[in-house]
Formats: sequence, C-alpha cells, structure tokens
Amino acid sequence: MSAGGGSNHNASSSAASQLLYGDSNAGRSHVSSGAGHGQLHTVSGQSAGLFGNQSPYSSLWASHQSAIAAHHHHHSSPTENDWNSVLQSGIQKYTSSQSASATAAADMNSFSNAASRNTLPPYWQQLAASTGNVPAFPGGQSAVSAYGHHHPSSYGSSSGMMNHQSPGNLFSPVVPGVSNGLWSNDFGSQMRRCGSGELRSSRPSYPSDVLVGMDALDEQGELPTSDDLEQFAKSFKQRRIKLGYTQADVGLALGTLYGNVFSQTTICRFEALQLSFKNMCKLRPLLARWLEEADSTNGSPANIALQEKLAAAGRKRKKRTSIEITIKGALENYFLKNPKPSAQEISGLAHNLQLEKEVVRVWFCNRRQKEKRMTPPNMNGMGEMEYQSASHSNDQHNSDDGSSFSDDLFKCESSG
DNA sequence: ATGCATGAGTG
DNA sequence: ACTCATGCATA
Repeated sequence: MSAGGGSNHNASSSAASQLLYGDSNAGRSHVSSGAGHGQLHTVSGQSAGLFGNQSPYSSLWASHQSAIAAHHHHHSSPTENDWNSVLQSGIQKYTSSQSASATAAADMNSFSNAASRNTLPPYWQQLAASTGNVPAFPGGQSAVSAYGHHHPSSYGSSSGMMNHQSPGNLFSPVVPGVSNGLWSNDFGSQMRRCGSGELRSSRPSYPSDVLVGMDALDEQGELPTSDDLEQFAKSFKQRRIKLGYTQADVGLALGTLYGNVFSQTTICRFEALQLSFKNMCKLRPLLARWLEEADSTNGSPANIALQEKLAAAGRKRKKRTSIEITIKGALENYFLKNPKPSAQEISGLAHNLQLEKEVVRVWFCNRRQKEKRMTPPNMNGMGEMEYQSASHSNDQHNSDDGSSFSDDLFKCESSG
C-alpha cells in the first residue's frame, strides 16, 4: 500500500445523530418473530424504460408478491411468519437446491399474469451501462494500517474449524445489559473494516498482479454479467462449504488476505446475491482469490489470525427497534405509493405510527436499498418471462380490506 | 438469513 | 437528507 494513495478517514463524529434518539421506542417495541419482508412493487417506470432488458430474476419476486397477497387476505393479524414463511420458502428453494427452481417457477406462475413483475435489475444495467468498468477493489490499503494485526502470508485454513457452525459472529462483544436510554453493547471496539468510503474514494489502479493472478477470472475491463455473478456465487458457496468454511470464516480470511474484514452477513449476502451489482463486482475478485488460496492452502493449515477487538471508545449502538408487523404493513403500503417520503411525510407517518421519526426514515432508506439489491434470480431457462410490465402507477393491487388502517396513515398531518 | 442501524461520501 | 456499503443483533 503506497501506490495509488489511500484516503484514510476517521469515523468519529455523529454525536448529533445520537441526540436524535434519546430513548423512546423502549416501550412499544418488543421482539417479534420472523422477518417481515416484501419486495413487492415493481421498478418505477422511468428507470425501467431505460433498459428494456429482460432479467432472469423473478421467481423470488413472485414469492414476495404472493407473500403480499397472503398478507392482504388475512390482514386481521398477520404474523411476520406468515409473510416470511412464504418468502423464506422461496429463498430456501433457491439457495438450497437448484432443482427446486422449477417449484419456484411454478409458484410464480400463479402471479405472473398479475403483471407487476418487471425487469428487476435496472440499477445493475444502469451501472453496467454507465460504468463499463469493474470497480477496483481496495486491496489492503488504509484499512491494513489501521489495525496491522494480520499476516498476509499466513491467512491459513481452518482445519480445526471445519464443519462448525459459527455461533454467531466471531467478533462481537454483545452486552445486552443497559437499556435506559443508552444503547448497550460497545460498538466502537470493532476493528477497522472497509467502508463505503474506501471503496469510493480509493481509486488505486488496482494491483494487476492480483487480478492477473486470477486465472479463470478476466474481467479486467469487462463488467461481469449478472449470470456470471450468479454462477460464481453459487459455486463459491458450494466450494466454500466443501472446504469446510463458514461464511464468517471467509469474512475473516478476507481480512488476512486483504486487510479488509467482512462479516458473515456480507458473505451471506454475496452468496445470496443480495448485494448491489456494484458491490457484487467489487467482492467477487476478493472471494475468487480467497477461494483459490483456500483450495491450494487446503493441505497446509496455517491458522486464521484471530482479530482482536481493539479496545475502544464507548460508542454505543442503538438497540435494534422491532417494528410490529402491522406497522410494517403500513409502512410497506406507504412505500408503494411513495418510496421517498419527504421529511414532513416522515414526521407524519412517525407520528401516526408512534415511531420515532428516525426509525421511519431509516426504514425507508433500507427499504429503498433492498429494492436495489440483486434478488436471487431463478435459473430461468424455464421459458416465459418475456413480459416486462413496467406499468403500475401510483396505485397498486391492494384494494381489499387490507389497507384499512394504513389508509389513515396516508393523510398524515404534516406537522414538523 | 435478515431487520434495523451506522457512517462515509455526496449534493 | 440521501445513497451505498456494511454489520450487529436477532429470528
């Protein structure tokens, strides 16, 4: 690291944002089960129009759609599991067995005519079209020096860690204690990891030796196609498991290899293609390299350097708010009509839903982000998917009783 | 596996 | 105040 600069910035401000919280939400939020999810809603017309591209993705969407439908049918008291089960099964089918794609496809056929499916990855296409280049990966630059604890040479395998399910995350000093206004767990003691900033700002003509070293991969100037990524992710996961590594292991290994540690979450999302196209592109080379290393180093076990948690400033992370399913439904409905509510609208919504404004704001941010993700595609090839209805205006298919309560929310009194 | 969250970068 | 990459915490 030295060639190509390395903008290293520090994260150490935002006390302001913390003030926004205070405490609240303590009372009403309780842990609910499952995970509400729903990638309903098609891509907005404009963006879809830019790339009249067909996308191989859709099966999951169908699942989502059905989930939504189910939701509307018995909105009386839909548990998150109701939603999730449908979605989950869809994902499960996809991730666990290819052959199941047929089933998934079948599932979706019942909805395909609903015409709300659309070409999914407009963002991808957009990126591909505009960038036309693979974003350079940050290599082990700034991040490395930040916590120079790794030995690039001994990234090692984990013969001893074979076949163990990671009991959670390998680095997380969780302390579910405090809760009176202050957030618990120390989240400042995390080791330095790569952040979006490094990806964006560091534009070092990437070390050719690394890329060149990647035999099977030669996307020097080519942007991998979604199929490439999909295929890679698939085989990656397979080989990873074969080698006996957990997602968390890989995350750590990447740290020893490049100095950038990744969490189990990220690896998981990569394998499930739940990252943005750009992000997938950035990670692929790293994972490809790791795989290579893992394969070759297989026989000679070294040992994964255990990253130490640096002591740290007692930065606290806000306790995760658990939004009730009904509330979530309301947000979801609102999102369909307006995915980008103004501050005023957010305030109104927050008020009506009795949520903190910040929580609502974040929810929308996350919801939007989710929409841009690469949804696990279905191994097309089945046939159809020749449609691309980018229609859908501001109104959607929820005409049944399901939106009774949420309707009130739409008239949120703008009071800021 | 994923919901809610943080923070850098950007406008 | 938003986007994007990323992850803790939890289902």
